Amino acid sequence: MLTRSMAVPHVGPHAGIGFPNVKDLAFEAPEARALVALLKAQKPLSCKAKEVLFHEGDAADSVFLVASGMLCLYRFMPNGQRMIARFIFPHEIVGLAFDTDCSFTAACIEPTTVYKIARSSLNPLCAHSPVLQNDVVLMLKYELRTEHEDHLPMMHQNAEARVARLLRMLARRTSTDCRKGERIQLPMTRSDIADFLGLTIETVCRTFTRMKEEGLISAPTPDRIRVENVDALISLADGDE
Amino acid sequence: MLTRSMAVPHVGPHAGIGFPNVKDLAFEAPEARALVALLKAQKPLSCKAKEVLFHEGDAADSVFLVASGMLCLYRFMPNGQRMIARFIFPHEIVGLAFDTDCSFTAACIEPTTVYKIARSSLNPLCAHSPVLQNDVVLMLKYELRTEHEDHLPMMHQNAEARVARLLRMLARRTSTDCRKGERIQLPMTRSDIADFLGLTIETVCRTFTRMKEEGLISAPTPDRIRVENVDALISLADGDE
DNA sequence: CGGGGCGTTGACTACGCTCAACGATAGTGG
DNA sequence: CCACTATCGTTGAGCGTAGTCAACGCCCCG
Repeated sequence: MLTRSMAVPHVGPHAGIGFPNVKDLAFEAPEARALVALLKAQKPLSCKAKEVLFHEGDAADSVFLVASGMLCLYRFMPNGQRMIARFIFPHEIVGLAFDTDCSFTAACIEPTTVYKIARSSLNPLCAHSPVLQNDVVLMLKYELRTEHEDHLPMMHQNAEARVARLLRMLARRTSTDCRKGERIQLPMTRSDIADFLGLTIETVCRTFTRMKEEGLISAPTPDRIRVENVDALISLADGDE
Repeated sequence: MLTRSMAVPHVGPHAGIGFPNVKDLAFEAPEARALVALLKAQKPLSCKAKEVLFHEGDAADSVFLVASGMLCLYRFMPNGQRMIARFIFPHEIVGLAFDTDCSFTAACIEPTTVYKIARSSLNPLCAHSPVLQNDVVLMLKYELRTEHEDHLPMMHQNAEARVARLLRMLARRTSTDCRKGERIQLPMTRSDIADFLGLTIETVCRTFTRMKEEGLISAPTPDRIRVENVDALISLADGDE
C-alpha cells in the first residue's frame, strides 16, 4: 500500500521565490487584480479587536477584503466547543464562498481594517465581467488550497506538528520568512490557537514549552516567537518524522 | 466566551426535502446544469476498482464528472502515511480546483464511470460563457462547503463522532436517507476509512464494534451498515455530547 | 486594591496508537 | 482440486499522548 508513497516530490509553482532553500514555504494569494481593485475602491472600515463583522447565520450580503490586521472565522459546535476555521490575513478575501447565509462568525483578532462591498453590487458586475468572475474563481481556488495545505494534514498529526504548522503558516503569510532569527507575531490568544488546531489550551502551552526546551524556538514574550531551528520546524510541520 | 454559542440554529436551504425531521441531513451538489451537460456530452469512461485516474503532481489537464461508483483523493505525507482528502460521489466533479498540477491522486474505490473533459476545451468555453463560469463557481463553493461541513469539525472530535460523521455523509450522498433500517453501503476498506478520518484501522474497527454494542448500528457484513438509532447517530456526528 | 482574563504547570485519567495474533476470504499456482 | 499466499477485518495487551481538573502567577482595568 505504501509502494507508491513518495513517488512525486511535489513542489509548488512559486517555490524558491524569495525563499531560497526552504521547501514548500511559499504559496501566496493569487493576483485577483480586478476584484481587489474593485474592493479597494470602497471606503475602508476600521474595526477594533474582538469586533464582529458578521455572525453565523446572518444573511451573507457582503464581501470583505482585509487590508491590515487579522480576522478569524469560527463556529460553535453543539457541545459548545468553538471551532476556528481560518485566520484571515491581509490581502485575503472573506465572504465569496458563502451561500445565502454566513456559515461562520467573523471576528477581529486585533485592530483591523477591511474594505467591504455589497453582494448586490458585486454580483451584477461579475455577471458581466469575465475578468472579475475569473478573479472570484481564483480566490475560491485559493481558499480550497489553504484548506488542503494548512488544515487537512493537521487531522493526521500530533500536537507538536500542528503547532509547527501554525507557526509556518504565520511566518509565510505575515512576515516574510521564517529563517533563523525571524520573529513571528502571535496576535491570537492560546485559546484561539487551541480552537484552531483542535487541541486544548493546556496542550498548546505545553507544546510551546517543549519546543523551547528542544531549542526549536524561543519566546521573549508569549506572543512573540523566534524560530531558532527552521529546518527542524519545517520537517515537524510536514510530519517528516 | 460561550455566551453567543448556539444563537443561530442554522439550517440549509434544502432542509426538509425528503428528510422530515432530521436536522442538517441534507445538502446536495448544486445544479450546475450547463457544466454537467457539457461533461455528459463527452463519452463515458469505465474504470476498474483501484484504477488511478491521475497522480499527484501530474499536469492538471482534465476535469471529471463521476457518473457512478466512487473515487477517493489522497496524498502521502512525508512519513509515508496516506491522507484521504475526499471521497467523490456520483454527480460530483473533480479537477476544477487544481492549479497547474494535480494536488492529489485520484483512485477508484469501486468500479466507476466518469465523464472527462480536457481543460484546454473547458477553459475557452468558460471564458466566453458566464453561465458556465458561474457553474464552476457553484462547484467550487460546494467543495468548500463539504470541506467545512464534513472535514473541519472532525479535527475537534473523537473517534466515535468521526465515524458517525462518515456514516451520515455516506447516507446523505449515496442512498436516500439514514432513517432507521436504511442500509449504508461501505465500498471502501477499513484502511480507507482510517486514512480519511485520521485514525488507525484498529480504532475504526473497535469503534464499529462499540457502536454495535451500543445498539447504534448493526452490520450483517463489514461493508453493509444498518442504522438502528438515527437520532443518536446524528447527535454523535454533530458532537452533541 | 480587587477582579478577571490570560498563560503556565502539575497530577491524574482516558482515548487512541502500537504491536501482535488470528480468522475469513479471494486470488494464484502446483 | 487443493495448498499457498495476500489482503482484509477483528480483537487483545500495553503504552503514550493529549484531555481534565486544579492551582497559581501575571497583567490590565475598574
